[in-house]
Amino acid sequence: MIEIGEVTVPAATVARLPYYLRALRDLASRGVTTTSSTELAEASGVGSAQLRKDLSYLGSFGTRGVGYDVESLSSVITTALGLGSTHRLAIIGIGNLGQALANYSGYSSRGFEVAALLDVAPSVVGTRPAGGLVVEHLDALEEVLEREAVTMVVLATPGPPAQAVAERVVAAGVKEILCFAPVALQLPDDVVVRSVDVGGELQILAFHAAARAATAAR
Amino acid sequence: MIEIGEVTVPAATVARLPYYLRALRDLASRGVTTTSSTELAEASGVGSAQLRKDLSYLGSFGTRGVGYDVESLSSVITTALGLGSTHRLAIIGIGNLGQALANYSGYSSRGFEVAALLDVAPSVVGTRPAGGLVVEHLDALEEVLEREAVTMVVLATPGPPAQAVAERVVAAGVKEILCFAPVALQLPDDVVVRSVDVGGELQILAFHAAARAATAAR
DNA sequence: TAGATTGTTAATCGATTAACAATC
DNA sequence: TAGATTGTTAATCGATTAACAATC
Repeated sequence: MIEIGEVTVPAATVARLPYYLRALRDLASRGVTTTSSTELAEASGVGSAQLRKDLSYLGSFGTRGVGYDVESLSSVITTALGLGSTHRLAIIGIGNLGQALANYSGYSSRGFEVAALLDVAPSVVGTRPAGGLVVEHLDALEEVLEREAVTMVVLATPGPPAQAVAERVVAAGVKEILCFAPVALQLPDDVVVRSVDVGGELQILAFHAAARAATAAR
Repeated sequence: MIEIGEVTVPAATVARLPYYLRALRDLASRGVTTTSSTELAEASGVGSAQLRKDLSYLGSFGTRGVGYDVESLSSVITTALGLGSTHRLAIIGIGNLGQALANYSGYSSRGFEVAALLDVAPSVVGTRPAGGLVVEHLDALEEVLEREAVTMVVLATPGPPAQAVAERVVAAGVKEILCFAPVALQLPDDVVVRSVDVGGELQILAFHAAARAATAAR
């Protein structure tokens, strides 16, 4: 459960809010102005009861017998997700993945802005992989985070340095981290870490493939 | 719950097995041969009771009073995850992200092999972004999947074409998909889709940041 | 009014945690 | 044997689902 202002929202619900927002924007772009929990749930890949329950944690935004106004529900979720103000990101580790993340174009439409790129490799520091920003040296981490008023860090370093870098990030006051390094970061409880592990996802698929094969064999 | 052979493993447990495997390999690489549920759990970022419970679904592999043999537990999990045989991947969509995924070096150590790269852009088809493989045209999807005996697909296309491409992939017999496109794929129930949504992860972090700010303000 | 759809309640289900007997 | 640590049971907790009264 996560408290925000007066309300408390289950973590599982928070994790689904981005899906709803994405589906709403998609509906809006197709000219749909009103939707139902059934339609929106299908577009989000969840059940309609789940959707209504999730929205009920944020308040009551629909009209019985009618449905939801796409535009206003969209802005309710945008506000709940804290996307009203822009979040400034630093990407640390400008390898293959870091470069791809730096080049990703969807940030601004989602309320984010890449404010800094950092790495340690002499071959990368000083270059402009995404056209705009220059990669700065990790030595200047604290200075850069403060200068650019960074509030979130994307950690795309290899595994071994990740823990030490994360500790410096936290010491500099940034408490929201998206981690691509394949390690379990040990950080204070008030720091929020979301981890993306591509290799792990593939392994989970492999488990399902093995389960499929084992079941088919019987 | 997921059945595999005689056993049934909760989905939440399956999702943690990669963490345990990663931690075990890390311990092994540091020369540790025996570990305890406490040590392994800490390295994996979970509680020790959770770890023991999770392992209990697979069987009983420790020695009371002693702990677990790192090497043998590692191979138990490797087998459970179906990593005994190599899984052949096709990456579809060779943009920024697809290139980064193609260049990622950790596949072989984790039991995967990139067998094909596909795209539609004339500027990309025919090039060799990862040094080895040539990007083939999506028109030849079915042929390529069969020729290379692909068993899993990594979908790194933009959102709009993702659904149609996924349907072709499934029709060609591939039922394990890792999707990076920001859409909720509508596919038959026996197809397993894992989705990675970087934008969504950032939005979840933004929610936590907003919750932090709201709580601090009171 | 009749039909449709929300918001909420209550029941079910699954996951986590703590505690401890078994046992090395 | 004494100490340590597993594997499992039982209790708790959180999440999902179904059903329906409220109401537009």
